[in-house]
Amino acid sequence: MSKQTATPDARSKLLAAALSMIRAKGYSATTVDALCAAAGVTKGAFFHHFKSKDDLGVAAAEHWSEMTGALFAAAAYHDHADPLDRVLAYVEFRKALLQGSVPEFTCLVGTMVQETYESSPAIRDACDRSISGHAETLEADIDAAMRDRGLSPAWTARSLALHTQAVLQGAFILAKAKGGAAVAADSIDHLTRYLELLFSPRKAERKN
Amino acid sequence: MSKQTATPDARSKLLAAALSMIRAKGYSATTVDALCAAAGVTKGAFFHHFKSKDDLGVAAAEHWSEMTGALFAAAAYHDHADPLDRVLAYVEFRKALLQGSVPEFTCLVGTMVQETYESSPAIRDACDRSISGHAETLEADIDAAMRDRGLSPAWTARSLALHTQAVLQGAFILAKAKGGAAVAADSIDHLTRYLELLFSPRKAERKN
DNA sequence: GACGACATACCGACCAGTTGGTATGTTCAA
DNA sequence: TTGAACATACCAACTGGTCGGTATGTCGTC
Repeated sequence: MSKQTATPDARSKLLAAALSMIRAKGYSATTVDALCAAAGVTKGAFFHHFKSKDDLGVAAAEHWSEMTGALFAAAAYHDHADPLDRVLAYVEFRKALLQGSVPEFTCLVGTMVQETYESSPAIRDACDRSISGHAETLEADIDAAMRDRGLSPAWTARSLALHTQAVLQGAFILAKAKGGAAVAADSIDHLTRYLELLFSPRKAERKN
Repeated sequence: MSKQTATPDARSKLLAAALSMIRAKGYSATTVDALCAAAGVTKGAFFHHFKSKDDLGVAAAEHWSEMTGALFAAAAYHDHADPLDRVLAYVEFRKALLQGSVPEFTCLVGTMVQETYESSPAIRDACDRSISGHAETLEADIDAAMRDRGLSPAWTARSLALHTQAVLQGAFILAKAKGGAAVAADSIDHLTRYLELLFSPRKAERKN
């Protein structure tokens, strides 16, 4: 039995604190001191595990990818037999995740990349890997749905997968601006409608 | 003739510097000192015109609203006779604006609200006013297009107007993550396709 | 001579990062 | 079986520099 139970180590506590604090205040406004206080560790522990604040940023993005990757891999939307149903259920699942306060349901890497895309290539790359890697998990289902229905449209499965992520990221921004999830849910509904229209059987006869 | 020509005053120079610097580095990472240096004024001038950094943030959002408001009010997409054509031309116009480097075509208030929605209600409200006010300029055209085609869908003109902004904001995040405008253009293409499908004559027969 | 528009000089708090140290293993040869 | 050598994990105190903000002065205009 591992010693993972009881008290998690300093690194895990710092990463957990980083996930919530960066989503609430942003990356720049999250100071190393505040992070250590929230995690209940000292600054020495911080710089023992991370060689710089940016290094933590990269680790936080990778940790985020692992956490969300596990969440989505275990989700029930994969169970549908029809690939289009899987895609639609994925979007529905994303909508169902809009629970709690705004910083609780918004995306770490979407927030972080906005502040770091010019100043820290390492963090930007980590955020890109997180978003693009997640989008790739949709690509196969989208592609299968296209072939299922004999579509050969002007758009690609990849671009549609990335578009779903754009809608979600934009929905988060609107939720932050308006202080609630309602506007995000509305936008996700529009995304669902788009997917239904795109794959509607009637569309097979014309190129999109 | 106003004295606006030749040397703009310190306030204008600070706002102009804020627009570009906040878009490039984010709000928190934009320091008052750096802003003053970029604008070529002293710190005394800064705190003469703005009572705090947050006060500048609010003023920057309002300045952004004025600048972009004038840009869109003067744009040619309003010239189309058909309201749906105006909406589609608006989206096309947004796509055409994806020129230059990433910080040059991305949105100030979308960037800023991510960092300030919890810490500064005044800035968040100013960003919300900017986004929502801009969305409202689309609402009348969307509403007219709906009535034109006899649509009475489950969605509202307002929610669709806000959805266009969500797609644009999300497209900017992806552009930042990937370091280029191409992915944003693809997402805007999907938005255009959604609008065309929504307002396609064949859709009149069924409730969406 | 009063007032708006700045400039200069400065402050205390806070910033990321460093230092020197302690406690607790783990490894491996005598 | 022991103990020297080394590694890991963490801590308290500190450093030099930067932060947002202030206090006070100067200059031109009405």
